[in-house]
Amino acid sequence: MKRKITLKQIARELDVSISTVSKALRNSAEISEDTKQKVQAFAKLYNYRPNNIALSLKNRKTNTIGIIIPEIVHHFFSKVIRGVELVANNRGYNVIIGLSNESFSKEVINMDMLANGSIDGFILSISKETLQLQDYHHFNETMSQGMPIVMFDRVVSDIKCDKVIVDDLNGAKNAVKKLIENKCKSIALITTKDYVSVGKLRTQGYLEALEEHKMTPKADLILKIDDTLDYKVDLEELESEIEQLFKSNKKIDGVFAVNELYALSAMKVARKLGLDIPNDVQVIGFTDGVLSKHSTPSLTTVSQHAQHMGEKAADLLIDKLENEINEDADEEYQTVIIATDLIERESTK
Amino acid sequence: MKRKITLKQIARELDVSISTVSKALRNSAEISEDTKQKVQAFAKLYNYRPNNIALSLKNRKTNTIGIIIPEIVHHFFSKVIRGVELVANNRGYNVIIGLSNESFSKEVINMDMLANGSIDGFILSISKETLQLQDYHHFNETMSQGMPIVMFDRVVSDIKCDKVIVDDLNGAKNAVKKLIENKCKSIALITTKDYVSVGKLRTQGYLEALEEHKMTPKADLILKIDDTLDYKVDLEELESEIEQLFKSNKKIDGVFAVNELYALSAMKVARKLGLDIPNDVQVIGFTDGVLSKHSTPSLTTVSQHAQHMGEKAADLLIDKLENEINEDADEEYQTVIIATDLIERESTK
DNA sequence: TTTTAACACGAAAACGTTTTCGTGACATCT
DNA sequence: AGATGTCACGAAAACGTTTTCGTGTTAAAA
Repeated sequence: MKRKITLKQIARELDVSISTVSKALRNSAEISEDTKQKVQAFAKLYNYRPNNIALSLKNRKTNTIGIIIPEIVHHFFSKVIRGVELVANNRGYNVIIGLSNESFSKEVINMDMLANGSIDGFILSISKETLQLQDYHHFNETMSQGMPIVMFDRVVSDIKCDKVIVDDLNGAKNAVKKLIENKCKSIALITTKDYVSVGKLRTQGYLEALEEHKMTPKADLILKIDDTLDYKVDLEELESEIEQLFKSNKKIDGVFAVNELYALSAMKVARKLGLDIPNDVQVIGFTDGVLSKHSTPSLTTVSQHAQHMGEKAADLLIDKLENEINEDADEEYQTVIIATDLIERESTK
Repeated sequence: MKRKITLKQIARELDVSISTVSKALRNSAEISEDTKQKVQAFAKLYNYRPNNIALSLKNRKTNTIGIIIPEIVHHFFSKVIRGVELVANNRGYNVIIGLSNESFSKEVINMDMLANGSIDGFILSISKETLQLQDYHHFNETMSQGMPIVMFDRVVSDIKCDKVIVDDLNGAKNAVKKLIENKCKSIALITTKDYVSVGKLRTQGYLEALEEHKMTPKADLILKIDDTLDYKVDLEELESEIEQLFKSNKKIDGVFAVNELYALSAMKVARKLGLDIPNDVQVIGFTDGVLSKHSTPSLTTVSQHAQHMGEKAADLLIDKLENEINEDADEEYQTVIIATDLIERESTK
């Protein structure tokens, strides 16, 4: 049950000063070869490692970044984390994680808990409740204290900071175009309420695709789900809403859904109503999830490249952190847009 | 771009000493009401927060725990994280995350990176490569430096530390018993090589269940997959191995698989061979994944209560951390066993 | 008036580093 | 021999806290 060894202990043991030990370990030219050898050997023997906390305090730099996400049991977000962790580790940073559970207050508390010196900067995706309340004071306060933020996926234009987003508009547009090319005449959209920024953009993509092909969007083909707390809305209700959609629009032959759950539910309902996929109805979902790959039939998706988003966000943040040291007043914020890919599987022709 | 305000700055501004400010903020009786009010008001105005790093250094306690897992894009592990984060946050701890990617060296590097004072203790699940190499020096070194470790799920008896495991043996046993009760006469097992501790235990459960029902295990009904790197073994090969299993044992009417991927692949192959689930073949998987719930037919599973495991592990670790302060020499290690539940869905009768 | 006690505050140490600066002991150059 | 330089090391400050201890001032007690 020994504690970790410190410079002070080595110094005492070897009967030299703390400074000498420190310099010897960092191979300073100030120290004689003899002493260096002696100190280094001793340090190695006792497996000395500089205490990171002390370094953080001295350098006013923790080499740790915080990531706040709404949910972790989720393929998109866990892939983002994987990306963040990957580049963070490569560039010598640790990653501390906070879950908001889509709750405004947990988001605030989490940020407070970290913004007191524990980390150098944030990577985050805004919770649904925050988006709904449109209360962004915690982001602004954090940034005004000199702590950079990089937002990804769920972003908001009111906040000026670096951002990494997926090309929601074009991704959706291309997906819907695909359906149109595949001869779908009556394409339904299953989306979220407009306060979810990505939902709004995907809806817009849907509309633009129709427009470009001179198809008139019909309001009753658009189902906007109020998922105040996603995944908690019980499946039953979701499915019955979708069933309603199908029943009041018998001619639906294509569905574009903005997330995996909606897409799969649509397929389930369609099957239940005796519709064949992809022959009667074709379905595309905007998702990176695994369910899509393993469902029967497997789902054609718009891939979001989640891991790449995480990597990009981490690079952006660390770049900012390291440049901040050299030059300041570099108040240019970037928004990186990640292109999507259409991954065709069995749910389309 | 102002930095965070410190005690020193407040002291200078209010023309008192640092100690006075500190005491005033902590409501010490030593300080007069007047000064307290003045200091507290000022601190509130400038949104003063004690710097966590400085506190960590002073108290030799970071209030941060590290969690090292083999993979994060995985329902089991992400649920565990959710559990850890939940109780950690409730008890005032942060969570720093490290991914080993099933690699021994990344596991070592990750632990090294954190064991230098950044955290107070570890929660971890051992990587497959480490299990294979049976090289556990990094765990022992870490613990010998006074840093506690709690292992979960993938544990190893060579290491003396707190552990949280799922009741793999009985979980598997009950699942297989269920198949037997459902009149299965020829039950196949799809498992991993034995160096994966949980795979081994689940295999043992399978055998014990058969034994209790006087059924003789047949070697050619047991398929041990060598997933040196799970999920990277391409699906094709996995499926062909399973197909082989079915073809050389036409009478298989039950399958017990030790993870989600194997179970789903078995269902896929069975369907491909014209077998109906659950009428011709019944399938149970040892998994907590979502695929099971959404597959067609949905998969009967042995639930591992991943989130609960995470919560338990965090509680165990924090208990140890906080008791260490009061009483020491409490060298009793606990192993918590989490009971499993059989969640019956459509893949069994 | 002198002693004592309460009060309100400041100085300083400690946590573990790194780094700047100062200095004593030599050796080298005129 | 005196001036100068090099070498090898130590003292101390700084990062931001908390806490122990000491101390000057004032009011109460003797």
